[in-house]
Amino acid sequence: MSPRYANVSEREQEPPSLAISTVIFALRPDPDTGNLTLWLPMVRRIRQPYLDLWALPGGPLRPTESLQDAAARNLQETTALAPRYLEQLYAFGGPDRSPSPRVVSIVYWALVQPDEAALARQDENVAWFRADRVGTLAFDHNQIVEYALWRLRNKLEYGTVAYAFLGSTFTLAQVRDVYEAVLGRALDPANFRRQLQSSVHIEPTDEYLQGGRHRPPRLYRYTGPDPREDSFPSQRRQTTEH
Amino acid sequence: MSPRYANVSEREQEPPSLAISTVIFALRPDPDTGNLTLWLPMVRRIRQPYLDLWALPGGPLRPTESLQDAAARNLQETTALAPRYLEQLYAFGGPDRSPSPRVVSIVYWALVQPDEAALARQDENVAWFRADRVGTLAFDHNQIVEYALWRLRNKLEYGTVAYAFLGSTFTLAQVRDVYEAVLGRALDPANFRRQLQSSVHIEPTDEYLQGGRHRPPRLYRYTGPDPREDSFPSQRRQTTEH
DNA sequence: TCAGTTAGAGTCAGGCTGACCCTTACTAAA
DNA sequence: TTTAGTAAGGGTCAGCCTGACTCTAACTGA
Repeated sequence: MSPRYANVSEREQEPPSLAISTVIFALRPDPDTGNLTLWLPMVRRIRQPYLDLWALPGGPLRPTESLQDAAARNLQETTALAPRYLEQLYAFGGPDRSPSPRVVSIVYWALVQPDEAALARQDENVAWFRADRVGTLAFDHNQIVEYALWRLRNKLEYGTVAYAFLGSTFTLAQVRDVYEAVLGRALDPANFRRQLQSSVHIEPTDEYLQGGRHRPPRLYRYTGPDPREDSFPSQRRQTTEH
Repeated sequence: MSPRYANVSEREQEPPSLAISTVIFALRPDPDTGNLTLWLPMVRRIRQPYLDLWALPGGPLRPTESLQDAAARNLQETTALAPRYLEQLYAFGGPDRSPSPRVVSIVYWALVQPDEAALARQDENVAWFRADRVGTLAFDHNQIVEYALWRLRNKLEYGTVAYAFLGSTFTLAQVRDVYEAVLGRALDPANFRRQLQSSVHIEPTDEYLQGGRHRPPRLYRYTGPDPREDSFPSQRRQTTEH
């Protein structure tokens, strides 16, 4: 983008440039099966290298914003969404991950609610892909998506992350849907219910979700710590469970 | 270090510079009590800002080395140690964490064995501190150390990290010592033994540690995956336990 | 009114946990 | 040589959590 030096040996003296990228996860019903599945938005490369391939949303860090702010801005600019959950994922900086000038990318991951995701911008250069079918991406972005998926699955087990996908009240079956979509396997409804109810982080309301086809399920409310507290800095981590 | 621009508004246009820092943990006996405790080396600042304060070992990223290589080089240069366990911790990049030019630091953490640590360099400008008594450090390094400690304690529970502190064979009591030093509390020897023995990652040898004052304990060998596999990229994570 | 489906409560056996006890095997002091 | 002390390492037991499974309640749509 700004090759200040003409030849290679000089260019190698140039400090690596810094970029922020964001892996944005949302749950949406699969258009074929109707099951909830994990999706993420990609932007099309409109310049070399990797022209026309899909890539993670990202861009440079502005002088006065924090890393987290830059990631939030990415999210906003590509999908018009405000982040509900945003956490640093990893810094990628191998010398050969980008062809021309060396780029170190600090990658964040975000979770958004399904109804938000439905509103998200989508045009010729922004498209949503099922997390397990992203195809070949630009740079090392396939690796990055893999790693983000792994982290998401791991974090689920800690307990509080799932609620970032949900609204202020929700049924236990909706929570189960989140877990099943992320983990990719079915869970026993009765046992799952028991586990959630024994958790401190959840509280029944007096309301029921009407309008379904069957017995109306009770609505619950999340009362635990802000899921974002899982991100740095947090010496407050609960270790009650395990 | 290299203020290419004279006034502030121009300087703000300059991209942030990138640095690699390393939090190096080692277990050493406390000189007072003799108990194993966590220690880490610091280097003295020999220039402004924070002249004469202690800081984490670190430095710039060289053009052809990976982030991980740069961290390994840090470790080598400050303590003359080769890394047995080295993993990325977090990227710190708030706009105000360093007074003059903005610096984004990608921080790694390392674990070294006690016998290695005993050999480590130590001079007027490199000193070891107990992890819970580092005093006031330069920049945001107190925060970073706190976070590294939290991560270490968390990782312990995953199972494989403890062996990075130990040699190729060890007694179960030595493993317990590692856990007690890191977690800062006593563990029941019998229950701890049972848990370790039921773990797949450990294998008894035919040897016993002679020369102690009491019944000679059996030596064990670690047979699990390389603890470094915990770091990126790793889709191979075992989720058998929990 | 009934068939179908989900919500939600409950049961039970097996595995893991912490607390605790006891024997074994060694050293050091008497 | 004996004895006291201590760590190694085997074991027991009650309580909790887990997965597999069953049963009833409550609703909708035909």
